[in-house]
Amino acid sequence: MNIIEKVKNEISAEINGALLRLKEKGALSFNSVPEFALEVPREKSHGDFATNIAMLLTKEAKKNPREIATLLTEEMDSNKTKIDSIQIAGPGFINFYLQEDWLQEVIPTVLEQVDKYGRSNFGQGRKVMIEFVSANPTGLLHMGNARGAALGDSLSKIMNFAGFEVKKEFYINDAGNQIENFGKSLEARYFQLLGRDFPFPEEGYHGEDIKETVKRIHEEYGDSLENDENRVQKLIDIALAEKLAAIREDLKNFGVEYDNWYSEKSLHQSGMIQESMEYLREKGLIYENEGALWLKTTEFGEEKDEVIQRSNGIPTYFAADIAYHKDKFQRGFDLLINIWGADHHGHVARMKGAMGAMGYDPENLQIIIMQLVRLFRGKDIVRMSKRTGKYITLNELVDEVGKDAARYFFSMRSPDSHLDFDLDLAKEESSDNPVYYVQYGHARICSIIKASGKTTFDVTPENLKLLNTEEEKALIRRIADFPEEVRLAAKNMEPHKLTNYAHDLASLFHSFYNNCKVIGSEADLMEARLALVYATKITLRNILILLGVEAPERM
RNA sequence: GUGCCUGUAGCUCAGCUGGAUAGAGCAUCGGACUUCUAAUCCGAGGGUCAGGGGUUCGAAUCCCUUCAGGCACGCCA
Repeated sequence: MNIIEKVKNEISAEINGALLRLKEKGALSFNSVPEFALEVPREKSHGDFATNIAMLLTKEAKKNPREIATLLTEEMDSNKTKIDSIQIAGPGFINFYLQEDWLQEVIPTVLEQVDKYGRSNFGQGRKVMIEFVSANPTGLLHMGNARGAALGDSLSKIMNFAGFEVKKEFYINDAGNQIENFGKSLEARYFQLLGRDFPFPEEGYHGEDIKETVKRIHEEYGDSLENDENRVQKLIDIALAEKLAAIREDLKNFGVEYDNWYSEKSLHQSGMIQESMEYLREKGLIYENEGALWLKTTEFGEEKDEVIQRSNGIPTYFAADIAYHKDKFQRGFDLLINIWGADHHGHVARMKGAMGAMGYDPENLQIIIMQLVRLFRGKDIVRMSKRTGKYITLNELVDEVGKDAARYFFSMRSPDSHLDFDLDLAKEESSDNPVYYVQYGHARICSIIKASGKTTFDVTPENLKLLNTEEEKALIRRIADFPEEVRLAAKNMEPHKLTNYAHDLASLFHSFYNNCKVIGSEADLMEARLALVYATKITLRNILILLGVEAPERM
């Protein structure tokens, strides 16, 4: 348990106890103690922790909040906690001021736990699968995929750190209509390469990259495919393998590696789709109309039913998705998280409904919808066109701005927010660029440590007492927050909480740096400050690892 | 037309499971380098939290409504 949690537990236990004693005495009447907030107030002068309990009890107790607060605080036994003094303020807040030394344990804890500092058992080993990117293997990865990759990978690291057992999976859309189209496009390009006048399919893939793919195929296979009956399938197989290898490589360069790559085609071949459709049919949720099979999605609140098998006998992607997610649950995952682009949000409710129909708790399928990415160069928007296949790829992005900046930028914003990605800003090596700000903090620390000539750090409680400037106390206080920040980011599935925290922590360090000299101060103080600096380094490094960003020793 | 996301400082965004005086970065203005890295720090100005109504002791946060932008509404995925 971390220090903040410990202190909070002590205080809330004592609040509970005191309230129950008051009830017994007949001094205060209420049914049960309501769930109350015990939080760190924004305003420093409002103490180390504050609670709203008195305000919550007004109705039941029929007393005004300040009166309740007075009763409560007089009943509380401060000896059981680290409380130094209590104040009643504002409309009825109770502010707790802790003894000066309450944060003494922070630095020794960090120094002891090192790369484990911030870990918790919040997830209790719950098995989680995060499926993300899952881009069509018919092209290269674009900005939306990149955002999903950064989010998914960081979230998996964060949840793992918070005590979940997380696996990452990429769903390969290697079946269905788009693959047929892909095949037709390849065929057309192949024939065009052979100098034949072959029409390009209406819904085909116009990207330049598939021309190159076909060129490579031609270099290897020559004209041999021209009269091959299985020409289209062969072209597809070769091209898909190549595309997937490229996707895998690009993601790897972005710091993202998967535990598993799952083929949609295998779902079709294994009979799993038929199996789950059979299950739904038995439940009376499937009917036939105009040769197609429909799932009664209206039964779970949708506006209309959905086709689950086309009249040509081929299941739709929806059918495949149902089977796929059933398979995820059957593989033993307790919680499934999918990261989808906003253009798929219409699919969310019916997927959850379908999972309910399949006998699973829809709550155990969580879908993070992320809004779209707009690319800018300074003030100018960089247009993307799917039709002509012209867009900036993940690979080009990493080449241009670097992995660290790209990952940090994508992780900086809430998935709900439409992201404006400024290429010029991301590659700027200046204070405008938040990723450098945080990394620079880490590098500065490394520089101090190097100058100290020390490799191990140790402090005595006496020395720790010397850390009493505002900058030092604020820094320690914020380091202490780290485990809770990780827990919250995991709980809410919001990596951007950690980038905010990283920036905040780096800022407090930079302030400390400018106000407190480490090397050259008096021996005991220097030792204490070195320990603080080292604890900061550990914390910063752990955050950056979770974000998939390097923690440089020098810059 | 229906559904989802968004609307907070000049710009980009936090804050949204209701709490005290709404925050950060950038931009603007003014200061700090004989120094452990100035890729830094300190200070100042800057707000109708899109508009309106409601619930509450208390609303940026919850509900209703209007407006604006994005996305989705296919026997595509």
